[in-house]
Amino acid sequence: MQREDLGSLFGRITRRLYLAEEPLLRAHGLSMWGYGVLIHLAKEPGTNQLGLATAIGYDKSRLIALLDGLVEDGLVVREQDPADRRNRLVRLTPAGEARLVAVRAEIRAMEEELLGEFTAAERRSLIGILIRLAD
Amino acid sequence: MQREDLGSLFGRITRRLYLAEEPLLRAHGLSMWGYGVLIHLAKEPGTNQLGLATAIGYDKSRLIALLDGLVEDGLVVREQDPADRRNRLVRLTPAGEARLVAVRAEIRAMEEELLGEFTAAERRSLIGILIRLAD
DNA sequence: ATAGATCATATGCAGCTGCTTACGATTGTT
DNA sequence: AACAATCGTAAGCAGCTGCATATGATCTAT
Repeated sequence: MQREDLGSLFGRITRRLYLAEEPLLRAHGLSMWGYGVLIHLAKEPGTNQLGLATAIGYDKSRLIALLDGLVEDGLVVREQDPADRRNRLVRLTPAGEARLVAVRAEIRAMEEELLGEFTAAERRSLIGILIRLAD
Repeated sequence: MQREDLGSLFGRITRRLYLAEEPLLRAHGLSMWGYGVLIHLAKEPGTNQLGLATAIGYDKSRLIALLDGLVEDGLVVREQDPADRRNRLVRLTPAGEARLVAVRAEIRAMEEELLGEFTAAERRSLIGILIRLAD
């Protein structure tokens, strides 16, 4: 009874982060899911669509329309997989990379402000624990 | 670029906690929102419904049906506010308190298991930072 | 060569969400 | 006494979600 549940704490913080991030993304014409796609493609270029959907935790049916929008905006392209023509490999365009860099910089700045009151040691401790918990 | 976004880390951990909590709650006939109501009423007995809705971040229109279910299960009661008869003050019944204690114990056990790999100092640091971030 | 599995795609359904409007009962203000 | 504001309640709407099903193209296994 001495402290709040972890689920409640994490939920509140996640919601707070979402509310801070969403306007930044929207200003760059990105949804949260679209941003997740760009991030994943930066790490793993040329993922097929099913792998992309499971990697970001999105429904594979819904992913098609999401990718259609990103393609229309010129941020990603679908390529035939020469090794297996059933696959469509998704890649960032130069415009997609640029968009990701720009948006991520703003999000990092927002996060830094949020973490402003903590010492460097506290931040390192927090990040390390979060990464271990997220697996 | 060296680490993941905070939003992504917190989002993944929140989702993981939700997936672990939801079956425990369901086994006790509670939804996540219902659990939130019980928690808040334990801290602040006799909240009116509008205050309850804003406190747990739920829509005031939807709260009615949620409370109907909790009343039907005998976990909470609605009382007329003698000072202002427009208000309905919501309180836990003894059964509601017992349900909360039982469920919370299981959730705490699950959280302890999740934190099992961390030292006591790491846990203290984490909880302290989370509480400050959640405000 | 045939059968079964896999991928991208399209579509529909049910459930939850926030948001809005409306209404009766009650309170506070003028 | 009359009017405006607040609370609980009800209902509807649009958007998003996961889930399920179906289909055509392609690959793999037998």
